[in-house]
Parts: sequence; structure tokens; C-alpha cells
Amino acid sequence: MNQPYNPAEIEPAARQRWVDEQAFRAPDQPGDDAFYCLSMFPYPSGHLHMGHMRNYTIADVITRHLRMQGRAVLQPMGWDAFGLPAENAAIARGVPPAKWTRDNIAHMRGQLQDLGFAIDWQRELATCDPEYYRWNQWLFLKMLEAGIAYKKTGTVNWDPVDQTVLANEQVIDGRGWRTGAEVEKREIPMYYLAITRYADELLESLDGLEEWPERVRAMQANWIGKSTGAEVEFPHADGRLKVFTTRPDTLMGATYMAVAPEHPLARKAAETRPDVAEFIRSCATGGVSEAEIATQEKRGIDTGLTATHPLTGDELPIWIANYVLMGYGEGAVMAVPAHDERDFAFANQYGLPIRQVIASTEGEPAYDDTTWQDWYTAKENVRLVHSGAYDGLDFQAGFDAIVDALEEKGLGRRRVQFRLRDWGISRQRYWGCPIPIIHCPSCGDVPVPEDQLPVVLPEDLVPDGSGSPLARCEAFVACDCPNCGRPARRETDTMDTFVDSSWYFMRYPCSDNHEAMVDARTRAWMPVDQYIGGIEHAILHLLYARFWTKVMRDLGLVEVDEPFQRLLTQGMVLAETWYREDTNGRKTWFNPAEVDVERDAKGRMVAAVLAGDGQPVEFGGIEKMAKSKNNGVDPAVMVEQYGADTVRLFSMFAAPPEQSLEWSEAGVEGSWRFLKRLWNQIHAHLDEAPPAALAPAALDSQALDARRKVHETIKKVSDDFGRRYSFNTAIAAIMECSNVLAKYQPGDDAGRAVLREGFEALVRLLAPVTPHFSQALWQKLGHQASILEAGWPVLDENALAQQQVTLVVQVNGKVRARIEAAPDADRDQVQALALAQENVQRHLEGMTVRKVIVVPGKLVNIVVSS
RNA sequence: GCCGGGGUGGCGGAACUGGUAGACGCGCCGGACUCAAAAUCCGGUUCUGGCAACAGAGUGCGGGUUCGAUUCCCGCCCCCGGCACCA
Repeated sequence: MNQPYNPAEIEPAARQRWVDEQAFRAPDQPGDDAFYCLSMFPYPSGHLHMGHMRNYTIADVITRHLRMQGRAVLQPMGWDAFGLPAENAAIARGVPPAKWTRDNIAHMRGQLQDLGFAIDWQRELATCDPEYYRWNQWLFLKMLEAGIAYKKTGTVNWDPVDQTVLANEQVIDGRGWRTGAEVEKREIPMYYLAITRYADELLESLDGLEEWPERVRAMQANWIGKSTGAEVEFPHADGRLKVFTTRPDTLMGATYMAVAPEHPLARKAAETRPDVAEFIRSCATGGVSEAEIATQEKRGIDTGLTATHPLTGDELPIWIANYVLMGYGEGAVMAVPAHDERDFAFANQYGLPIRQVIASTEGEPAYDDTTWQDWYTAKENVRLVHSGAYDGLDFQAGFDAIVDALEEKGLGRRRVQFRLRDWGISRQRYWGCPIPIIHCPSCGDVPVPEDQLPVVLPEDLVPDGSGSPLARCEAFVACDCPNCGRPARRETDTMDTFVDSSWYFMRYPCSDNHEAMVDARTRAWMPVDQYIGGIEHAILHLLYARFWTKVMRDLGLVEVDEPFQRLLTQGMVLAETWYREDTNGRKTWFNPAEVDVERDAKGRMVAAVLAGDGQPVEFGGIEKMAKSKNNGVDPAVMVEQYGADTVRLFSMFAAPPEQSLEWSEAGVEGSWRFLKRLWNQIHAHLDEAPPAALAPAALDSQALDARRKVHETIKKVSDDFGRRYSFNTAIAAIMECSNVLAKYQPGDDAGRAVLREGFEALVRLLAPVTPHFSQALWQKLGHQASILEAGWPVLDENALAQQQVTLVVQVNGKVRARIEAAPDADRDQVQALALAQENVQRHLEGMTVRKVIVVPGKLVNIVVSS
């Protein structure tokens, strides 16, 4: 009779049923109500981690909720299979990256399947398959034709010992991760994609992405960084030094020029000045990342060269400064130390003149050239001073007058500048998509003809950390020039893995098409209705995917302007960290699963010991799950122990999807207990006499209360799943309803009909989160069809009606009483009732009532004073 | 350094449009069942004072707007994400 809840039995059975029924196959030609639900595909690192589990559970809840409403949903899965970790694994274990990657994919696919996700596995793809990456190559060639792809030099991190280019991640405190050698900046030729051509559109269409989080749109807008200003030319001995500035109004305050160490004028100065050459060399150490450059100590050197101020004719010294970036604007700035914080610090450090040219009109403290104040950069409530003919003008008038004067002399003009830079896609790495170019001694760089695609990456190489294994692979490199037929060399750089992930979502609908990159199915399914993934991708991946989509649109391959209609950025998964410190200060980290915590009578943590030896361990805070802190919890282990439904339930219940989630095994047990309780509750109900048909008119007040709770829950959960994506509160509401039904003890068939209605609703409301559990119970409740076909519970508005509502009575904003009233009671009635309350009267003694605020159905606030 | 986000009981979180702060869960305390333990069930649980009724305080810190602020505004502190070669 009383069958215990046993996920090990019901979960495989439910999954088998869905597989047999091909329940998750999405149609090739979707109808109008079809929905494309996409998760960011995983990098096949070896094991599914909690972040993946959380991501795909969120997507699965959305998918299954819509499926139950009868909509066709495409939920695909694939593998972001190229990348650095495979090469690192190869270095560590001597296994070819291809084998390591494909083994990982096989393992992780099984793990995903054990979680019961409603994925259409027929559409699976991996970016390391030639059938996928040939289309990277094909589109790259189209971009070359269109002039969107081009070649120029770029700066990389160079490890002088390993003779290899390092990723920013591989530069630790300015040194190579394996060799410890001081990293150098090096200029090498690379291929670029002209994303800046789309800068304006990428910025402007952000406004249309109304269902994206505001913060992601803000980050992207700032990243693109459109600024309006002017370019100004400063004549010098050999030409003109061009700069971009957003503050041409401060031109009269420019006291020196600063150029990047890589600027041509810097190189020229170095020819005759060994100290300048040495300074430039010293700037070439350290990594290329912006964070590193922005936080390094500001240093500079005078080149001895000068440039002429375009309006005053003054000679300004040209300095080289390490805070000027060659990659932004012109690689040179006009320094106005009085009104730019970095120039101010630099000028004070090197004793350069500071000339105030804007003054506050709003009573700010007086200008002081030794102390920086924020108003020095203000555009409002300021006027120009010490600027000759321009004195007294405000920001806009000064801007216009000065730029007009420059234009007249041909030494400047208005201009828009973007912070966004073109996308360098060349990587000096093995495990990536080969760039389809052949270098011919006579013809130069020749694109691989379309009929010779794909350029297949050899899969049997094992990198050792130095140089590029591809460059050493003669079988790959040696080829004939497609142009002249003479011996030539293949390009050995591969593409940035962001290329692979910029369009994979367009390939799922047509992953079996060997003739074309995308087809009518892609055009029918795009755009993605819902995209879900980590907030860490808020800028780069999402921006590149948007760009790539626009390029494909302009090449006539797709019709959409934007790839992702709605975006949900999930938070990270965190866990406690525990450690012991040895006498040398070295920390050993212990997994939270091995630690026992002791608590005091109030439940506060007082001590913790390692279960293995009973000796104390220290608490290291709550941090992102990571190998380095040994605080990762393996979802597979949790699934093994509690079943997929419990793990899914906990991860959706413990935090809202956009926030970080603290993993807690005690919390997982809470979810497990809830499922067990509901399971037993429903079985107890099934053991009783069968219910009568539901007859709302004949119910007593207890039955009406129970039924109202059921329908309030249907309303809340539908809204939380469908509109708010607030899964944690939906689950809380289901738990509340289950608690209410547990207390309701019907004495008759009519009451049991309310219970039956309630349980059938709860099982279906829970189905998106705990599909196996709901599938099993739905069958036990007597239904043949799959839970996916069960339909979403329907709200009965009549069941929500209430006789009485509780209102709060406040005196001066403090709650002093509660009153019951009919929901439609009028103001005067409610006010009279409120004033009559004993505790309210006590607080009115000796006071005068000034005002009474009545918020219908909610509260009464009586404002008094003495 | 720059850009973005967050901070509410012992803990995770709730409060959706300015209207009862702490739903739901964890932990903890007490009780039932048991020879005992586990499991399960019942009750309590923001803090301070009080037997209680109740009173006072309270949403990172300091100010402001409002009858009323976790919610809006100004200034600060701390933590987290991104910074173009990790994905």
C-alpha cells in the first residue's frame, strides 16, 4: 500500500517513457506559438558542474512549463569543444586534445541525460567537428570578400622561454604560468573582424532588447563606449600629431602631449635617444590586459620633441606615457592636467605645467593645482577662463567655438569615437578552427577555395606547451597554392573560440545539413526566444553573437537583426570553504562534505571539525565552487544520493535565478523531505475512499478555504513561472499549499474531491521542476497520458472569492491592531471600525487625529499629533 | 583603475507598483513515538525588556523626501562579476 518515494526506481522509468515517446523532438517547421529555449552550451571540461546543472535546470523548467501549455519548444544541446583546457590536459597527461574532448563529451552527455532535461538530442553538435567548423571557415572567407575580415598587427603576451604566446589567464603577476619568465608584449600579424563597423547598430539596437536585463544592456553600451568629441591636429617637425578628445573646450589648457610607447613618434624619438629606447623597452614588459595596464604605476619620459598648439602656436613637449593606450583613439592624447585626473597626477609627478581653463559658477571650492577635485571635469555650471577669446563660454558654446576655429584652420573636426575595438580572432594555438588561408611566396595570402573546405585540423597532435604543434606538423602546413599551384604554406593560427560560440544557436535547427551553413529551418526558428547563461558572458560572448548575427543578416543568410529575444543571466553557484593552515602559512582546503559543524543553542556556528580525524578546521567564507578551494560539489554524486528531482528542486528553490546560489546539503535534504512528504500525502489520499465529483456550491467553509489556497497557488505559480521567472517563490507557494492541504481533514466525499483537485494541481505545477516525480504521481492519480500532455492547471476565479479580509490599523505608521472587514467595505465603515479598536484608542489618548489614510483591503493609518 | 551588480533573522531567501519586514526552507530549542538511536510527526524561533497583554529597536553606514521607505534621492563602506587570448 504505502510505497516509499524511491527516485532510483521512478526516474529511469519516466525517462524511458519520454525517450520511447520521442517526447522532446522539436518540429523542423515550427508554428506561430513555437518557442526556442536555449542554454549557453557547455565547455566539455570532463564533468558536469553545479553551474551547468543550474543553467540547464532553469531552461528545462521554462521548456517544460511551456510544453505543458501545449507549445512546441526547441531545447537543444551542444558542445563548445575547442579551447585551452584541452591543450592543458594534453600537456599534463600526453593525451591528444581531440580524444580528451570527445571522451568528456560522451561522459557529460550521460550526466545531462540523468538529470532528465527535455532536450532534443537529435540536434546535438560539437564545434570541434569539421562539419561544424567548416562553416566558421566559410563565413570567414565571405567576410574577407566583404572586407569585414582583414589583417593587421596586434599585441600579444610573449613568453620568451617557451617561445609561445600566452593567454591573459596564463600571465600571473606579469610572468608566464609555466616558466615564470617575465612576459613581454609582442606585435604579430593577426586577422581581425571589423565589429566597429557595426558599433552604431550594436549600440542603438540595445534599446530594442527590452527583455534583456538592464545591467547587461548598460554593460554593453559602456563597452561599445560611443563618445562625441573632436580630433585635433598638433603640427610638429615631421607632420601632425593627431589626437581625439571629448573635451575640445579645454584645448587652451593643454600643456603637453602624451603618446603611447608604441606610437610612431615614440619610435622616432628612440632612434636618437637611448634613454627613450630603454623606457619603451621597459614598457614592453608585463601583460596586455587592460586591468593590468590600468592599475600599473604611471610612468613617462620626455621625448625632447615638441608639437605646436593649433590655436596659440605654443610649443608643447611630447611625452611618452604608459597610461596612453595605442589601441584607443589615435594612441596619443592632448594632456590637460587641470581637467583630467590622470593628466593631473602625471603632471604633478613630473613637474609639468597645469593651466586651469574652466571655473565653477556654482560655488565649488576654488581651483587648487595640488589637490584633485571632481568638479574639475564638470560640464555643467562651469565657464571657460584663461582661454583668451573663449573666456566666459559654457561647455557647449566653448566646444563649438573652439572646434569651429580648428575647422577653419584645417587642424580639427567633430568626430565620434568608439571604445569598442575590432575583434582579433587569430590564436597561436592548436586546438581550434584553422584559419583557411594559404601563404604563397608569389601570390601572398590566398583564401582557401570554397570547394576545398573544410581545412581539417589534424587530431592526433599532442602539444607540449612550447610553440605551436600545428606549425610543426608538416603534413598540415605543406600545400599547393590554389592560385599558381606552386608549393605554399598553410596559415597555422586558429580562430578564437568565441567564433564557434557566436552562431551555434543558428546551427541547431539544421545541424544535419551538409550543404549549407543554415537553411529555412534556421530562419523559421530564429530568433531564440529565451537565452540562459552565466552573467560572466554579459559582454563579450553576447556582443560577438549579436555582431555575427548582423553579418549573417547582411550576407542574406538569416532575416533577424538580433539573435536573442529574452535573456536571463544566472548567478554563480557558491559553497562554503574550509581549510587548515600549516606553520609555513600554506593552506589545505577541505571539501564541505567532509566537515562537521557544531552549533550553539541559537543555531550559530561555533566550531567545525574534519569528519576523518575529528580535528578542527577553519571557515574560509562562501565562495564560487572551484578546484582551487576544493569546495566543488559534484551534481552526479548528489543525483546518485537523492535523485535528479531533489537536486533540481533545491537548485531552483534556494535562490532566484539571477542571484548567486549557496549550495547546502542540509538544504538539499529539506527538498528531499518535501518530496517525500508530498509523495506520502498523496498516497494516503489515494488509500482513502474515492472522492465524489467536485461540486463547489456544496462545500463547507473549510473546504472553501482549502480550495481557495489551491487556486491562489495555481495563480501565483503560473505567474511566477510564466512572467516573473521567479522559481523560488513558485516552489515556496507550492510548499505552502501542500502544508495547507496536509492540515485539511475532509469528512466527506465532497471534501475529498477538493483534495483530489488540489493534488492534481500540485503534481502538475511541480512537473517543470520535478518531472520524474510528477510523472509517477500523475500515473498513480489515474492518468494514462504523459505528464507533458497533462495540461497546465486552470485557475477558477470563483474559488478566490473571500468573505472577510484582514486589514492592519496603524497609528503614525506603527501597527496597533488588526481588523476584519468585507473586501468591498467602504472607507467610513473601515475607518470607524479601526478607530473603535481598544489598542488604537489607547494610542489616541490625548492626541488629535490629523488625517486618516485608508488603503482598501490593506491598511488604515491614523495620523495623530499632540 | 574603469564598467556593472549586491548587502534583510543564526543561514539561504520573501515582501512584484512606496503600504503588515522576515513567506517558504535550513539550522536551533522543546515535545510525541522508541529500550535507544535514526526516520517521522507536533509546537516554538528577528533582537531587547516583560509571566503575559504589550512596549522599544530593527533591512551595510550617515543624511533626506513621505502619513508611511528594504523599496525613491544624496554621500560613504564592504563584497562579487567583467575588462577584449579562460570559457
